[in-house]
Amino acid sequence: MKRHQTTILDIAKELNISKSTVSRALTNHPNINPETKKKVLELAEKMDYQRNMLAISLITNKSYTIGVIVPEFISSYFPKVIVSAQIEASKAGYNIIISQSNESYETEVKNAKVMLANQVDGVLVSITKETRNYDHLKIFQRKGIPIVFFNRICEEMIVPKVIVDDYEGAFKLVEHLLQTGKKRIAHLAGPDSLSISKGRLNGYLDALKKHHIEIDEELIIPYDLSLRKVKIYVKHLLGLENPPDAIFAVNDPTAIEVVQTIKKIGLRIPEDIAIAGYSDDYASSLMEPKLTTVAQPVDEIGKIATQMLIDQINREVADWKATTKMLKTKLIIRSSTVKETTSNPE
Amino acid sequence: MKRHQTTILDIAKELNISKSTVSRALTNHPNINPETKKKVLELAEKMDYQRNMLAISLITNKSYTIGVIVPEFISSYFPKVIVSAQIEASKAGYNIIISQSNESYETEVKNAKVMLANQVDGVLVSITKETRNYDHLKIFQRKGIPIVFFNRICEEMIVPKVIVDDYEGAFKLVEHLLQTGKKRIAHLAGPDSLSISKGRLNGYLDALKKHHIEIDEELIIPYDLSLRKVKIYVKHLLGLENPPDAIFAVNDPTAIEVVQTIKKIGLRIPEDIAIAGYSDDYASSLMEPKLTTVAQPVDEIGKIATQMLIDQINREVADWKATTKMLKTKLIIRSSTVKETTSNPE
DNA sequence: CTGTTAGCGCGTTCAG
DNA sequence: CTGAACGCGCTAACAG
Repeated sequence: MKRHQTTILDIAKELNISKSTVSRALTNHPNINPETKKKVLELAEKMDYQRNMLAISLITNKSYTIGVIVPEFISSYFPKVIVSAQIEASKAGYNIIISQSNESYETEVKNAKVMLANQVDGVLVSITKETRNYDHLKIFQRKGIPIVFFNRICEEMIVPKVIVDDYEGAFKLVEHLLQTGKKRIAHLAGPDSLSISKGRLNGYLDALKKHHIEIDEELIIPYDLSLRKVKIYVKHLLGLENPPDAIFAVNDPTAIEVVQTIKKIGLRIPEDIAIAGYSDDYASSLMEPKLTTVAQPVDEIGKIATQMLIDQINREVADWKATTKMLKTKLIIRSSTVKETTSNPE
Repeated sequence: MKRHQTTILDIAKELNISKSTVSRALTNHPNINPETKKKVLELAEKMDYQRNMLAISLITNKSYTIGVIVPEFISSYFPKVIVSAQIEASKAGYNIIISQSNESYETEVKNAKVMLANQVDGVLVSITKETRNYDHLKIFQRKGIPIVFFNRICEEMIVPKVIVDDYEGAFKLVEHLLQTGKKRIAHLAGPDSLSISKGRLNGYLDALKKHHIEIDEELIIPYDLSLRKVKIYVKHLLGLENPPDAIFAVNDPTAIEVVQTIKKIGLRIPEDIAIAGYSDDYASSLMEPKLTTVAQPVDEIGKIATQMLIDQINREVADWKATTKMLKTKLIIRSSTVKETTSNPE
């Protein structure tokens, strides 16, 4: 309940000098007697002195804390991005407060308020699948706290964003499916509140168009990312009069679920039906068959987003840039779409 | 650079009342005119007012923030525990600051200092594989900031701990291997600075003893959790004059690596060699063969650890308890040890 | 080089 | 029910 905090005052008393002198010693100020400084530092060490960042933040109006708001924590995607963000933030002397919203809009709003109350210097945000109103995020802008979106961005807010070329990734993936001889490619499309869903869907559509394949609306399933429903959709697709010979799922966890379902039904992958996902989840290369997918440069996403954010933090509000950085994806072909993977050298 | 913060003073000025009144309205104080309160709240909402937790924490000497220090973020284990901890903390009005140490002792020390400087009310800690000195953690105790260990605990510190029965889990697992007819079971043992390694190793040893299998030191490989080295160890084991017919790896990521290596070599799993891991990682049920492993109640670990921590926070230092809560594990038998998994109802 | 003073935003006395 | 005054731990601006 009651904490023992060593304060500057304690040190000053002990050494019988003024508080400011102690403060200067602790903050490598230029004007300070090296001997005094040494004495102070030694005593501070001995007394377990630790600067109270709260007080400093209160004065300087800077907390050296970055907030990270992500929709979930279960797939390997966000943890990876966060690790990279933390490393980058740490280099610049920033800490990170993380909160995950469990794909709930309400929780996201709450988390945003907490970040605000904790005086973060900036926020890195990826929205939930439910988020359609952005008032809670616009507050940051109004208060002059920079915000950078990554992956799941808010299109209507004019702020920096880090995304990958979802359109191109999906396009290449679908072209690959066509090249393996597939004709009827189904798509489990994500909610259209997410720009990633739209990008991937459009890549899918345009790839079909380019190859003069007629688009069959029946094969495009609107899907809200609830893994539980995957099984139903797969069965529905297979029950069609003219069933698909490939399924492109909007993300890897979904594709994995599709594979499990198909295997249970007893169809051969990829001969009877090919499966592909998006984002190269940790499990994708381990399962059987291995999942063909589109890899995102996760490390780079975390790093660049953090750099952009810190850049904004160091800028006057009037100087804020709203550049969108779009990174390239990489198609990873594995055995869920091609019978024999050419063994990659390791 | 410059933030626009709405303060109590701003609201007071606007409404032409005193700061204390505004403060009272904002903190549901008993003595306040309902009308004044309503006016204040409305204006606060309109002005995007958000309490400055830094100032409040400074005064009350409470930050309502819990620090979480974990060694890594890549396996699904820690993210899962953290999600559960965050949910539990949130119920009690606490926020979470997370830092991962990348299995580096140095980073862990730095992270601990950051937590301290940020005036966390308590910390949840799981140490790195390198940590052998605990001074950076003992500071918390000296300062009266409660600390609760989970999973990777520090044995010499007398504080609450949440662990699973690693001994029993390993014992059951090894017994299972013996029951499938395996006689020479190798073990990739973790660093003995980690109590989990010791528990699992002892479970392994005692299971063998119970079944009168002679212990062969050659089959026990000291291993520092660096996945890169797994391949070498596996090849070494297989090259023995009398090679093992089963490998029990100290954790799932390692076991997965073992499986990959064995598959590449061309041996049959489990006929030629059975593989088992520990912790039921996300990928374990998806890979081929599916991995036999020991599941930990991750949700419960995060929840109980957080509850214990908050309980300590609400106690006087003199009243601190140092109970160790040991949770049960569950053996999960899959196709990496038994040819045909009895299909579980789903 | 060092000491003194003010004040960051807010809750909490104490008077009215 | 409300207002004024104080101080949390610390830095910054000013004097010496």
